[in-house]
Amino acid sequence: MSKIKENSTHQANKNSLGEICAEVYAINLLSGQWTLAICCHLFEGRLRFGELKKRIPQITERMLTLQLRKMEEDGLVTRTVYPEVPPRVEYELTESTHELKPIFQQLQAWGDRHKARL
Amino acid sequence: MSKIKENSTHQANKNSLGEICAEVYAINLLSGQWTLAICCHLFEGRLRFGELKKRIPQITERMLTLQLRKMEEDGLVTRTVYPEVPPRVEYELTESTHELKPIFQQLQAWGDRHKARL
DNA sequence: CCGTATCCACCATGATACTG
DNA sequence: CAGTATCATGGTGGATACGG
Repeated sequence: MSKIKENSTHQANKNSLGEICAEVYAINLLSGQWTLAICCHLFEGRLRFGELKKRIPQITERMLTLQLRKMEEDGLVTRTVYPEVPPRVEYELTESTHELKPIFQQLQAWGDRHKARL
Repeated sequence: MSKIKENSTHQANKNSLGEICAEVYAINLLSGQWTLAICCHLFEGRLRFGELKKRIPQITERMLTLQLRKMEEDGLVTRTVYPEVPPRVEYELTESTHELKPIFQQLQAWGDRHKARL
């Protein structure tokens, strides 16, 4: 269990900054390679595994699984399995994650402004 | 030149999301392993290379150099070399980066709330 | 003091094939 | 449909030593 360990990347920030720079925690959660892609699609509503795959064509099934599992572990998404045949699994953002939307929008605005200055 | 290429991580998000998820651009800039640590220390003011090193004890000189170069390339910091002996180099956040501070604070608040819910 | 150069290990990701 | 298993790889960062 827990092949996906604590996300080795960025650990050092936590240690080196402690309370001074706690937003590191947030960035750590969000900086998985596909995390934001998945979030963006789930902002619109719950989606099935296959639907996510269709919307993010470059992702492999393996990576989609791994990312979703990690996000579940991190409390970013909920996973609902319907005991049907054929199997159906739906993913949905948690309340917490929905609260990120306004922050994302500001970040996007900042990114646009910053890009324009370069 | 340019050993530090475009930060291979997260490229796929850009491609797969395009305009839909432009905040990926911002996260990409900020998700270097030491980027946030450096930002946090520079929020207080300009610092010399050695001062940064002292404040982030775990970082190696190599990584500090690489990160600062990348951040310079990305327009996040400015690097000022004083032609003195012994050499003196100071780093400072750009205007853009200073504008991130309120967003960081919200992110930190979100992180704290989220952590508390788990 | 402020870096570069070199070597190396590991982990995250990709590709492919298979399954309940 | 929604995954797992397995193998391969290369990028990213650590350690160490050296240089202007």
